[in-house]
Amino acid sequence: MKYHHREIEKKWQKIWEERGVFAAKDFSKRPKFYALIEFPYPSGEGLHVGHPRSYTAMDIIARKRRMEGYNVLYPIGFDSFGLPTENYAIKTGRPPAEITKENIATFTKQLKMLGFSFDWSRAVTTSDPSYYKWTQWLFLQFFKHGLAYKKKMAINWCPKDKIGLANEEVVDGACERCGTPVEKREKEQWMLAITKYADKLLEGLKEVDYIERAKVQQENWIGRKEGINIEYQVIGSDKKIVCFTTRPDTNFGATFVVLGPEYPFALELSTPEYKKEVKAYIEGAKKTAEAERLVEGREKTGVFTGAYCVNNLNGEKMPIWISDYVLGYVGTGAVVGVPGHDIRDFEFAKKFKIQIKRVVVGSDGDTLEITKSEQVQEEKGTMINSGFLDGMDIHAATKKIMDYLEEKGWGKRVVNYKLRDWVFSRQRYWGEPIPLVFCEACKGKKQKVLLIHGFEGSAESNWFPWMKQELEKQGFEVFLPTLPNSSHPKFEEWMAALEPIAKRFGEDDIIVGHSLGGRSALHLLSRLKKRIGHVYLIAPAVWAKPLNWNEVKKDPNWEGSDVDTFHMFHDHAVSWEDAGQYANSKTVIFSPDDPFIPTQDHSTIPQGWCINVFSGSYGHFDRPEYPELLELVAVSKSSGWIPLPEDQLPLTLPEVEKHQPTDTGESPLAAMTEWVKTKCPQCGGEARRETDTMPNWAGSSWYFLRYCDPHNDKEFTAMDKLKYWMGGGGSDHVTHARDMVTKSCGGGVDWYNGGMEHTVLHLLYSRFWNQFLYDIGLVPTREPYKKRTSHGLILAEDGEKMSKSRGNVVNPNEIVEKYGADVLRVYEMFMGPFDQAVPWSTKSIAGVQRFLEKVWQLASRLDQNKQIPQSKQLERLVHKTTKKVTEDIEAMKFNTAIAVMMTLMNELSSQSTVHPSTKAELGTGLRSTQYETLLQLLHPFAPHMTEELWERLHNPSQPPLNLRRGDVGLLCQQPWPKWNPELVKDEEIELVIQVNGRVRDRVSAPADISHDQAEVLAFQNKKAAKWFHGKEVKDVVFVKGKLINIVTAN
RNA sequence: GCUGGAGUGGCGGAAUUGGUAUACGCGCAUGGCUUAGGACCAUGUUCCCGCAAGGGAUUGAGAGUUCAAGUCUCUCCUCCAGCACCA
Repeated sequence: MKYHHREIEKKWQKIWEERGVFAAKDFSKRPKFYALIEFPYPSGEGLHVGHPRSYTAMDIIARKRRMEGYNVLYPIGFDSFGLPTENYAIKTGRPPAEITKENIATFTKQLKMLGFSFDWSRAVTTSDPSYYKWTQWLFLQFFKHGLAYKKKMAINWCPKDKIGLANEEVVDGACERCGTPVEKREKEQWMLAITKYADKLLEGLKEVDYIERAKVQQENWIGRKEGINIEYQVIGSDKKIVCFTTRPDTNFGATFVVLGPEYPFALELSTPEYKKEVKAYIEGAKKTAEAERLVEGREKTGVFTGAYCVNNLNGEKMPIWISDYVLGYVGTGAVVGVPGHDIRDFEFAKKFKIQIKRVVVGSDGDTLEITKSEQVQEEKGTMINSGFLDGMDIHAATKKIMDYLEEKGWGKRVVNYKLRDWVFSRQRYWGEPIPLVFCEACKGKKQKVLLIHGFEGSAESNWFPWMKQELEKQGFEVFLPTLPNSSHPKFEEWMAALEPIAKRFGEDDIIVGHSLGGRSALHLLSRLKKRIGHVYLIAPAVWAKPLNWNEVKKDPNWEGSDVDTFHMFHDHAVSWEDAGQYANSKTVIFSPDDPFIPTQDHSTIPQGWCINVFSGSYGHFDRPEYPELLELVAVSKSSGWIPLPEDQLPLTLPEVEKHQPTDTGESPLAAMTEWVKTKCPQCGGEARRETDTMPNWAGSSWYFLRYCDPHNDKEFTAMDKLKYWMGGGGSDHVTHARDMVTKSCGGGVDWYNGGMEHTVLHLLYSRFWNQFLYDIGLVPTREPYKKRTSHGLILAEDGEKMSKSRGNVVNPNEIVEKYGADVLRVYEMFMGPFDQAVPWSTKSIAGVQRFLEKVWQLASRLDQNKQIPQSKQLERLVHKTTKKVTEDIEAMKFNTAIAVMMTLMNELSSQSTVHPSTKAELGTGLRSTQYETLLQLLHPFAPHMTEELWERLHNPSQPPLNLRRGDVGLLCQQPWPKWNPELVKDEEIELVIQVNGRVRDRVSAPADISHDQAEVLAFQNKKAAKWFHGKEVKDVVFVKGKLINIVTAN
């Protein structure tokens, strides 16, 4: 009986597909399990051997989960927008859509050939308009919430690819893709404000189960640093220089200040005799490529400005220098030079002969002599030469000096991040068009803001006059009515005052309500039933406990009010949901120390309302100014960019003649004048479309959500399906109310495996999207992925990375053709530890092939006679193997799982061959139940062959192996085998006899042998006796079930 | 430079809380089958001494703790990954 992998693998792939056994069922009562792999980019090269490593691993887990009774979602799709396809299109002159279609067909064929248990009915393609309609829609949500903005900035420009790159895509100053050195270019770019989520992204890492390396990399990337901005007054000028530092404790050692060449008034403050030099230096620095500036160990350069500033701490004069080792975008773009304790400042001071002062001595008693600088990262030390800090530990000194500087008004504590906002524009063709149009008329239009004060308030109270003035400065038209009888408010009177104003508001306008004014804003929205732009409710009075009217009317505040007014203002009639549907963005702001609006009442706010907490002593916000709120409201200021209404989505990519990007940095879409010219969806006037497209990270930032509801054409996904597949504990708390205090929501994709190369970019971006969508109420969990693991790279046989240029690429097609999919799958799982890089070895495949071949051959040796005497040892081995395989799969230790199955197979095989003489009476000794267990355990690894063997064992139409009870269904639908804990333990063990810790003999003994019995065995042992004979026995150590150790003197 | 991780046969690699180092596979050797080769089967295979019995050494190097260390502690070396003129 020969195993023909070509026919058999095809046969089962067809049967699985026809019976739909891998289709995930929405809302099934069985527990759900969402297994995810990174969907491939369908390149022209086809599948790489690296793809099956990750896909097989999750396939094993998915198949095991199904056998364990789970309703499994194991989806697949294609991340099909992006550069390689576009570049290929330019080269060949063919449309990218066509190329993509072909590549996807190839990938699909190759993936199906490997027998992965994907639910193909849910496949998504990011470049498909039915998909990117929702990518565009989601982008608009960012836009409407002020998290997408356009900004002129120096971007990383790859002159070869003619594309702007995100910081994340620049490696060592060169383009990640092609290695060309990156240039700086000024360009208007769409940005996503990921920095606003820096803390949330950091915080979220605490609640997820990611491999440590991934967490560390994300933390590094976000790079949160607590420090202080210290001001230094420039002598003879009204200018101040602000320097960020994390080591203010060393500030008594500051001897100079360095400005980066980008510093705003660097040239301006230079004294006349130095101006020329300074100008030349700044201009030279601008020409220096970013990459060159960042080279480590580069000789410091710089120029003195002639100006000085004062160190407030000791009144000393510090010269102001300019140097390109200070980077414009780090901190404040200026650095205070502490050459005694910073290696770079030290090098600079050395070169320009600036004074070097030592202010910290280490605990190792080092001298004051400085040969090389101590690192910034010094962890302990004692302050000297530092006035009131002397003798303090550096950490205590840091705290004290910060307090002191803040108290004196010389500095302000700040948090700095390395993370910067995400450049979201690409000047390329093959990406999602950004669904915005620019309208000059709407840009000039004044946006209206309605400010509604609260109980006992007026147009003159609180921060309202200040806010009105500030907003007007920014070009808003502000309405701030003083509402009638604010100490004895009557509902209809207030509404009568507000309605005529709000009636004229449109989709671009803003309502801000404080306290009772916040509650009034909600009523206003519900009554008008008209869509407006943004609503901000500051400590809205909607949490007040229901009061008894008869009690209340005795309260002088309510004198003259009626029951209706009372109810409108103080019962819970107002509906958040109803009011919420009339605002594009809606935000609630509160302060934890507000005495009237307790924090814990936030659970009454439905999802969809963004909650902002301004912590600090804000109370109920009785303050003359409120800059935090102003900043928030000002985000809603229209820039003239108008979003396309939903019914105009998707904005599809027009067909273009040429896909070649231009040197001016405009996308090929810019040449489509007919397409660019359009009507403003807001005012109907002339407008032009945005011609930038989105980066290829866009589609992959939310694909795992789309899998939950891939064919929905009404929403990006339905909430109930998200709740089912992405939900965690399923508690109400998680799904329809939010509580800022709660850390864990425990939901998301149950297990996500992917490459280490995606732990910074893709993982961070998609977490950002998901957290944002959670905040605006569109997804049920804060974090998208509950568990994240990573596979190691497959290297070429020579230990190098596989690459076309090296010519060492292994093609999975050829392996499947020659050995079959099962062999490839098992080999990739067996080749080494899953999380480590392993070189490919074509020779080693033979071992796996032999193993599977032997499993196949074993079937023909099964005994027809059911009365086989039991081999207890074999039965125990089966249970042990079951336990080990079950546990190893969970720990992704696939290589050892396969090793124990090989051991079991060898044992089964020897059972059937060892006693040919006794075969007649005993049979082969191979029981079909034991063999079946092996097939079940092996099935997730080698699904095709085991499925075929299973059928031959059970199906009456498959002689001669029909041993059992007829058709019991597919193997992939059998329950996962269980083990008996009793049988996992050994009955007999090899007791190790040691003398002084060295093994001298091994004897077989019952597993539960006692110390005394073991001691008898040990002292009777002849081999051991040789070593302890004639010596004084000092001690005997017994380890139950393992060993006995005789310890002698000397 | 900083932060993680890792160094085990000829090779890929196994070893719960410290408790039989080298599982499993590759390769190799010997034998069987074969005209031959391949495939397959059997046996052996960490290294050194020895015909064998047996003994000794051994988890990057060196020290330490312990009855017992691949595993714990310290010093050093090498490799891999991430970060890096980030103030």
